[in-house]
Amino acid sequence: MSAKPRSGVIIGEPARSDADAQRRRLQMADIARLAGVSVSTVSRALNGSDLVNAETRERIATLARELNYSINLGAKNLRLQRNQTIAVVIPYDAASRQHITDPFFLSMLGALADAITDRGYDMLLSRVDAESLNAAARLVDSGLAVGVVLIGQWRHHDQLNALAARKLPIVVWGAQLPQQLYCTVGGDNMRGGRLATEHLLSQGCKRITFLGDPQLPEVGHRFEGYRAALSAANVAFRPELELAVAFEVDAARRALTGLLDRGVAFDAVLGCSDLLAITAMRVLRERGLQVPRDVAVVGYDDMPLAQHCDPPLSSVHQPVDQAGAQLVDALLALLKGQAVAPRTLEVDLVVRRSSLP
Amino acid sequence: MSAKPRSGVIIGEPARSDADAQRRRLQMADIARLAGVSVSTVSRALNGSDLVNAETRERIATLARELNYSINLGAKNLRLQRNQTIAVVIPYDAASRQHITDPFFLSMLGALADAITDRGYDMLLSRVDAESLNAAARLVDSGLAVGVVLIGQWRHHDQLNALAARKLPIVVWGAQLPQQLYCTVGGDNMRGGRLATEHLLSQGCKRITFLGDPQLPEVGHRFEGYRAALSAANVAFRPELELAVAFEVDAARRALTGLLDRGVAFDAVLGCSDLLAITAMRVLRERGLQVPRDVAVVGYDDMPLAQHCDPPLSSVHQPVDQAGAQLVDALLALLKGQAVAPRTLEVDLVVRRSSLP
DNA sequence: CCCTTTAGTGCAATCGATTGCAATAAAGGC
DNA sequence: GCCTTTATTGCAATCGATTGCACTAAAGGG
Repeated sequence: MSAKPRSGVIIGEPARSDADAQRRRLQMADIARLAGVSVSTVSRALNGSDLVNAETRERIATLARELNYSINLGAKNLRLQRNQTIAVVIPYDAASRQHITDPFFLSMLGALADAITDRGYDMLLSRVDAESLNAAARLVDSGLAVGVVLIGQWRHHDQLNALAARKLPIVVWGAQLPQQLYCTVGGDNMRGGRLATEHLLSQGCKRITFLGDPQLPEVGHRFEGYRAALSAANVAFRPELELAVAFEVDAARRALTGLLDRGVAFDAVLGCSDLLAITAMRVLRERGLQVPRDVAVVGYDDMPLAQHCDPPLSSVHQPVDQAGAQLVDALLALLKGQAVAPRTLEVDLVVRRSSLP
Repeated sequence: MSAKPRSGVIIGEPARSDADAQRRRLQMADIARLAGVSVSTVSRALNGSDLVNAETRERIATLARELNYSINLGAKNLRLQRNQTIAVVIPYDAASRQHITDPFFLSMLGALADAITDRGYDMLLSRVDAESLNAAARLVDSGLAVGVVLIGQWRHHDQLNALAARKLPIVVWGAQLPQQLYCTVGGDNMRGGRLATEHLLSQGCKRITFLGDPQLPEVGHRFEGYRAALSAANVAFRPELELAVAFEVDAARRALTGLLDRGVAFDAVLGCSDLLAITAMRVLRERGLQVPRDVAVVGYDDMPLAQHCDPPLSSVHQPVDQAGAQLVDALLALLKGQAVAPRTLEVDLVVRRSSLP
């Protein structure tokens, strides 16, 4: 590319139009020319260096402000070998390519956006195929982001370990597993499952249906809590009451309908998300069963909608705001080279009418 | 900064540790050295230029793949004066600094993420203070993003016009207003309001409460539709049935409670979001009124949760996926210098039990 | 009045890529 | 066997910023 001096007048070319002039981004060289100083001085002035005469500095700052100049962050970051972007990755199922519908995910997004912004970073939102998570590594390798916050551990434990082994700065929302190389932040799922189950037992329920797929790490822990509470109360675990469904409304509906059709008796449902629990309430009502009189229901996540359904849904509260902050802080610590242990956040049970006589 | 040659051995300095070596990002120069060619050749090879010998090209490509090298996008973009990032901005109220809780926003985020990714762009999610939207302009001025998709027109018409006047590439989800300089994509709010009202009238309702703040452009149009339907049916508009509340659960609850306390009679509620409608249903039930027998309720947005509440909520469906795609396409067209007219998307009424006898 | 110190500024290299042009070697034409 | 053409490759400028070092002029010291 042969360079023509920017400021020179080129004979034979039409004068730059107003629109063009407005369109071209202002750069430091422009400010420098207008202020009658060198680019170095402008750079130093705008960065508040006291190597520059206070008066000059002020003049340049004013000029920049008036012209609405703002520095090219790409160039700045390149020079400083710095980067202020954090990637938030939500794996998606390539087969269904569905939108995220679970309000929990979206709520988490909001919390992350705030946490990241508060710490002076930018947030790059990216969906990657769950089957090839190393696309997430690309985000970092290519310098687009400094690190990754991944929401949705699912069954990708091994892939995630591989990423961590590659020294990719990554923090995952999910459960802590044995042999884990990556850092997780997650709720205390054991406790959550236990609290919900204990509560249902204390209401006199004896046959509690567990709605959720224990193959998923987080749900697995909730299931453990469920079983622990049952045996502590000397209530037998009934395998027929374990409905291993993913976080999908339709699957939950089918599973529960099947259970009712088979005539299996139960007096409570523990749903592993509010969405699942609400679906359960609907199915039950359709079958002429009353909640909570005939069947008590408890959900998980405690999204705002839990308060607004009918009857209001008891639910295990996950501290989403805190989660966002902790995920980001963990990532930033990782980036500083610190070893970061997985963190577990407290959860509480919020009791509402859906599980009260 | 005095440069030390990267590849040279520096006496007196400890050898670079393994960790360091792994940490430093690979760059084109490294590949070039290992392949025994110049950086230019690597660049051309990786970009598939046929100026490079096919064999050499293959060798370089393989090497890069094996070493897991990926190009530094910042540097590339700087050189090419290009940028593949679209900013999605969600204004927030500085006073409350609350999370986005309305599922509609979040659903839109999902749609945008998909649309942007599909078109080969990256998505930068940013929340900016609603009072100083020109922070959004910074995102573009600083070269972080090529353009802005803003979700939440609210009352910022003038600010948005100012941004557009500044030639900021911006597309807004919202209503089309007179004297509008910026491009909007939005649902047909007039029609939505009309459809919902006509439906309620056809169910024999005569006193339909409008729940939503007509000062907000989109709600204003829905309100017009509501009034139009009323007069077409020769039903008098009753000012006391206009409850101007923002999209907040608490405000809606207060307004409706007040209405009931004042003993104002009504037989239907038209909520301007599903959240408002669901809140209405709850308040009504708490007051011993049955939905839909005593009061019919229709919502707006038709989020998934509308199907899952009890009774299932009739709602005006907004095509969120389409919206995401259209917003992005409109922005890309703007960037190509095309004039883009505001677009209005079709909406339909989905009738469910909440408004049927 | 000369020399050292200090304050303020500019030159030029640098970040990690792309690309026009020059250079080289091999191949083809006569 | 010499010159032109063609296929590859490398040099060096460039994108828009930052910053070490050199340089100039004014101030201070003796």
